[in-house]
Amino acid sequence: MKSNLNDKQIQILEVAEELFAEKGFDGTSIRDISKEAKINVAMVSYYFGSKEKLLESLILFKTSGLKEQLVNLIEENLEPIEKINKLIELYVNRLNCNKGIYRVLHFELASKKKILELESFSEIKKANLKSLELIIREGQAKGVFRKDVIIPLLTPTILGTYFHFQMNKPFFEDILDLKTEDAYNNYVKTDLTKHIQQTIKALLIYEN
Amino acid sequence: MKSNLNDKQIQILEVAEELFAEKGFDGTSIRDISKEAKINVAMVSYYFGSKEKLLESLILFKTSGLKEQLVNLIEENLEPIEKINKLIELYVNRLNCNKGIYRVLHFELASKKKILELESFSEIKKANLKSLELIIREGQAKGVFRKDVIIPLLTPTILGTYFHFQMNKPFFEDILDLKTEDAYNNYVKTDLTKHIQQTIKALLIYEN
DNA sequence: AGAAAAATTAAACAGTTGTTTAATTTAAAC
DNA sequence: GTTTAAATTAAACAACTGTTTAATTTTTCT
Repeated sequence: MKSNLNDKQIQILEVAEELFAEKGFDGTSIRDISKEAKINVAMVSYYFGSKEKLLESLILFKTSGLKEQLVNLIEENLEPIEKINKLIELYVNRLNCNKGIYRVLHFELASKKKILELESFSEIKKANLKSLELIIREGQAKGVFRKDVIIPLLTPTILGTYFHFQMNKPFFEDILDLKTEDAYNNYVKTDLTKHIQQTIKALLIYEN
Repeated sequence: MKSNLNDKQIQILEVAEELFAEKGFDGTSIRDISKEAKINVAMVSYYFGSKEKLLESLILFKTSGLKEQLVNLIEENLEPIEKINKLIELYVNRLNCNKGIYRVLHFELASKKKILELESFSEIKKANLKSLELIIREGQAKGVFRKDVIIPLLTPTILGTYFHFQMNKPFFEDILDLKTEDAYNNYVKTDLTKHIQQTIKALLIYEN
């Protein structure tokens, strides 16, 4: 399934992502987007129908391909714990690369009921959870993971840790002394990723 | 330090909390609040000065007393791991009791730069982190906690897990089959809390 | 009771919001 | 080259935004 989007539409989505990430969905007006993208206000409605549908298109556009990446990961010939580590790395990377999609995904999606109730998003989440479950079950079968793990609660810990860190960026910039944008992004890619990996590993393996 | 707020102001804050939690800060108008609270629109400006200052008052009002609770906890005669468990329970409880303050705290605060940069909020966070650090250091001194823990990253895991779970309420209601409000809240208070406690315990104790 | 302060109101303010319209320009098809 | 379709535009739409004003009511104090 290809994206059906022409260059202009993609350009609008890129700008929208940037502004949504910066000021939130409600905090960003169509005029803000059109000004930044140097197009006419009417073009957004013309191409996407409405502001809500623009958000919908943005999410679908930015999450496309994730499922395939996960399936590929599962089929790799790796130890379960290595798969988990790679999965975490994959999540962090995807969220970190797209300017600020995490904010839209994490928050706006959860509040806009109409959009959340749209099947496609629930389906994406369920598919992701299914992939995670496959890896865990494999590890349990091999006897390396605990059997009493509540799998659906792993996602909140993986993504929640990342999101909370990003949400409080100014605070962590301050206390961790991450002065430049590069230093911050580097910290996310190395230390934060490792922290999440250690956390999940400890949770999966440690016997209480 | 008492709260300086009269009954009417508190009533406005309660309504504001409810609506901010439901529709976000930008998604809630002063008229929404005044209608729900059955007061005149001008009263919000009259009492709080502006919408932003209303949010500021709300946060300060709802976070008051937290620091004392944490200090009391630290001074209790408990094993370090028990203190950590109690701290997690305390956080979850406070967040869970106040209708939806978590949403405001977690998200709106992080985006409204002017408000975030206000010293009071940064101070609250730093004080909380300090309390956590005290407990961890105690556990390390007693030899029960690992020495290479990155303490500032524990908060994102504790709170992030909780927030992410709440943010995706409809999703988890669905996959965990939590049909009623009571069932959901009960799950948070028992299973989710336990999950977070186990996670942090594993991370603090498990040797890689 | 009467004066001063506080609380409450309806109305207006000047912008902004998402969306639609109808006219015009550009591109594609024949 | 003409016709048909797609893209783009400025302007208008009505509804909503946060905030202020000035007038009125209620409460507090003496």
